[in-house]
Amino acid sequence: MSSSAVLLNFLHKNEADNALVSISSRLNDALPPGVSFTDDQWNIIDWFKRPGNSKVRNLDFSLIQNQELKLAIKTYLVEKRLLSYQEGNGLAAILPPLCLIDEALGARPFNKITNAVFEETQELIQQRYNKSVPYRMAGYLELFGKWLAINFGLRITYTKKLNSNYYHGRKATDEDRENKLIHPHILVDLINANQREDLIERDKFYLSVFTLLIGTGFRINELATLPEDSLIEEGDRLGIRFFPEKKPKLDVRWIPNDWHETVKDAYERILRLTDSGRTLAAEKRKSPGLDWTRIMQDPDATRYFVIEFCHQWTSNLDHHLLIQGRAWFQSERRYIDIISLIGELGSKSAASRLLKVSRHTVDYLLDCQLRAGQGLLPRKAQGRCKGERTDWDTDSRVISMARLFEHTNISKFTNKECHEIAIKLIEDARDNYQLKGKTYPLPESNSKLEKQFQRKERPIIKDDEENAVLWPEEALLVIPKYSLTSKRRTKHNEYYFVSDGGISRWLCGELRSLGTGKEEDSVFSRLNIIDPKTEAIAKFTSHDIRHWLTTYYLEGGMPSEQVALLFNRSEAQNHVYDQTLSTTRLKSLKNSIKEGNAIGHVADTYSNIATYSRKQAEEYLEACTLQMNLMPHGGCSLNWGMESCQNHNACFNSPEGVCKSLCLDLNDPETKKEVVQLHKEAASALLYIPETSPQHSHYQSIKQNIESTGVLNHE
DNA sequence: CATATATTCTTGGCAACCAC
DNA sequence: GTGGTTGCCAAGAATATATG
Repeated sequence: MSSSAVLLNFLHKNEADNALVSISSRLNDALPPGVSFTDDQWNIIDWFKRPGNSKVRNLDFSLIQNQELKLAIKTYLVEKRLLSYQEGNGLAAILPPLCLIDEALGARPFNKITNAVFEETQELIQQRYNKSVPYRMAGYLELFGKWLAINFGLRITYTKKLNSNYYHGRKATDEDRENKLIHPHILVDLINANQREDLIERDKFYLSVFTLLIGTGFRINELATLPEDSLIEEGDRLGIRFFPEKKPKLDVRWIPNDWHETVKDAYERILRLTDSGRTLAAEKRKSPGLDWTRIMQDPDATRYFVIEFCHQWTSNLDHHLLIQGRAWFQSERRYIDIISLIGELGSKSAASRLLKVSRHTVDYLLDCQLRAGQGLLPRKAQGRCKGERTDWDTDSRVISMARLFEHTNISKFTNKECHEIAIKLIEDARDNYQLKGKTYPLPESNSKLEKQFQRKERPIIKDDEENAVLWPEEALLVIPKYSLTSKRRTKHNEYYFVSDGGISRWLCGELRSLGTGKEEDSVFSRLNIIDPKTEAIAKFTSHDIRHWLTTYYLEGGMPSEQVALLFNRSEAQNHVYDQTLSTTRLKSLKNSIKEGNAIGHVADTYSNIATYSRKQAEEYLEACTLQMNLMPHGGCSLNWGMESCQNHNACFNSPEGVCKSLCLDLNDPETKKEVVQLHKEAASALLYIPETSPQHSHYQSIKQNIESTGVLNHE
């Protein structure tokens, strides 16, 4: 049965909703290329927007025993792809929890799936996974349940019963992260390492790449997929253009002034190191050639394309062995007219000196040229040209397995059968054709094979509709293969695209090589970069940089909206960073109170208590700040949940002057900015409001009360 | 602020590679 | 051709973030 018939049959048998039935042929068309509804392995790599160097990403349905459930899950996934362009990554994440439904279902039939089955599945999820995963997986489960209910009339009303707060409370995570906030010294050490003279190639390259990350806080794949022309200079602004992930708004990340030079240096180094990679990628795309790795796994393809190679090789004039009036000079890989050369120079000795070879070799070349004139192949060089030559491996004109490997850029066959086929063909081409001056015949043209085994150049970034957004030759991080390792020879006819994995392996090292100091070790270990907090070898991941940079900006006084904008987060996301800002501000407010750099009732009481008991003062501070509400111009210690503000939020105009509940942090630039603004507004109001108006005295006292705090004069 | 979706991080293991 | 080494892919686990 055909793929679409299998789907339709399943839908009809289970009385699927008409809406679903009506799009069944579109669903079938939306399958990945070459995949059918009956297949259990779906290679969905084409559904990835940034596949990196991957060529395969399988969805494995083979573990699902219940055939109808399996079809339902397949349909569900394709529908998501078809109707909402969902990306491969996301779809791959949905499958594992849905497979567990099958386990919970056991031998029961598809149409007996009930809430109980979903509850059992949730149990399984909880048993198998840790931390925040079960909650999220149960979410996938719930959605699938709703979909089954709508499309198949099954009575599933399952909603996830897991407690989200416990597992993914943002506050808890923030605190965890706060603890492992990267120590600035580590980053300084890394940046400075750029200047070291003893760096291996790998470190030279990745340190530069990493410098861009520190300056920008990109997601790792945003960094990996930067375009070549990403650096932007506008006046005294420096930015990096990039392709954002996750529903983007901006596509330029501006760099703080302090880092302009460092980032520019790093960028230029990267350009230099990747230039040949881009040239290579451009050539490859102009003429992609054949995918020999795949060919050499397939006997038919091996036969066809090796024959084609034999034909090309033997029909090439440069490979003809019998050229009149010339001798083949192997060490320089060129033909020479040795007879004329000897004539011009006067002697064989002179010729041998000029060619920098022995006189014997000159004799040999002479013999070759004379024989060629009679249509005979060269003899053995050894033994004064007495013996007939039987081995041609060292003649670079003659076809051999070595020539095939060079041509295909493959170093060996992994498939034995294919290997033997190739050896037979090559020997035949050599003995029966090339050495006899004949051209190997072309195979009967097979356009299906030709098409099937073409190399397919993939874009580095695709959009929703799978159109190319960025090609390898337009990317920044493209290098010749193996050019960053000393253990392998660089392949100058193959390129490698630096992806998230490459960066992450450089940063964190290979598990098996940690602590060895070798090329595979983590960069911190190799460069001996120590974390001052733990005094051990430093360690962090690329994403930690994002958090560090956010904190860096916030603590440096940048408003949260700007930070959100800088990191390309939507306006609605601001509250997340308000939270970060709150904890950060509260922490610095507490510090200011302790250090005597705060103004207000809370600060005064704290220092009063502190004169006789430091401990009690701390406890008082803790209690007050627990309910501290942060406002733009300062913190309010009033418990807004329990009491209402008597001053109608006019903190600077209460009967007692400045409100007792207000606490001003003199060290916080945002606070100062806000207070200055309030003062300015009051002053200008006084200019326009007549003195007789009650409003006048209101603004008068605000102005005076603000001045009385001393915030305006504080540096 | 919960929900839905989109990424990153970690690990095992295959096979390409090198040196003898 | 063999034995050890190394590159890095593929899959799965876990986390980050956009949105209504």
